[in-house]
Amino acid sequence: MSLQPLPAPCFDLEKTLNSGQVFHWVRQDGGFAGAIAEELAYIEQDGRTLFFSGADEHSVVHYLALDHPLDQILNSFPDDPAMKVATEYSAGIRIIRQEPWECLATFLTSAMKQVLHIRAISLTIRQRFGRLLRSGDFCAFSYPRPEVLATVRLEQLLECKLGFRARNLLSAARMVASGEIDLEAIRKLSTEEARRALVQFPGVGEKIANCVLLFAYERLNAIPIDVWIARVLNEVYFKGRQKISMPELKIFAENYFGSYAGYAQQYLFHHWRLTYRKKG
DNA sequence: ATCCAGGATAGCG
DNA sequence: CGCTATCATGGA
Repeated sequence: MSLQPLPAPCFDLEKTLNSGQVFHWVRQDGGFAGAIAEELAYIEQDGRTLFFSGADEHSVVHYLALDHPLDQILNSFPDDPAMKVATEYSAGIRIIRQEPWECLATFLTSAMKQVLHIRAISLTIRQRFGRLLRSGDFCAFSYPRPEVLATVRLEQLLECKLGFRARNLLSAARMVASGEIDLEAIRKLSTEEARRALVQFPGVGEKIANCVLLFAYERLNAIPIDVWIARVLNEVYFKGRQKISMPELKIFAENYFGSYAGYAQQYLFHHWRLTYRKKG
């Protein structure tokens, strides 16, 4: 299959796809095969150029957020040592644009799971309930639509090793499929209204809601605070002090990291997750 | 073996 | 509000 070139400065495909925002891309032939919503795509990178096949160009550009103003985003980061190191380490990561249901469902299964296992669960659910997309030597599975998951039995989800998250995923699928909550309508809401809508799903609290706001609804100031970000804040920005409550951490983070707090968070997350060792 | 993982939630003082 | 136990499962 012929590969189509695409200029992609200030972009790192491997880091972006493996930074814990999306979990289903599979290495193949020096690149990655996966699904962009219901479209099969194969993408590889050579320096400042991407080569892709399957999906159309607009889908790839939009999904990978190649139109984001990276210079402006990087300039918005606070000027401190931890941020500087993370920015170098995570250079080229972009906050990609995921389909809302697929993003919500994936992060519903992320509670108290390591990135590796979130990935395993995502791939299993896709293989068992999604659509097989095939073209030439490449194939991938789409994430099952809510209408599909709404009809599966709880036991089938438990077989995917979801544990206590199975009930939440099933409930969410039914709430979307029935029209009780309209994920496309949420796109038009203010960030605060959207957050209030998202936490109506069982199993979705402020952290997962912020993941969906950031990774699916383009709210680049939304900042999910997980165990890693809390660790960064406590060990870097509140070193020496004690007892910083979660509400205080949130207020600090939103103010300190600014209008692209979600981006800053993703750079810190990627850096710390891959370099952190307990003894320094 | 013991602890922890991109949390949420109910129950408690 | 702030703290804690609990919820499955697997990797380190």
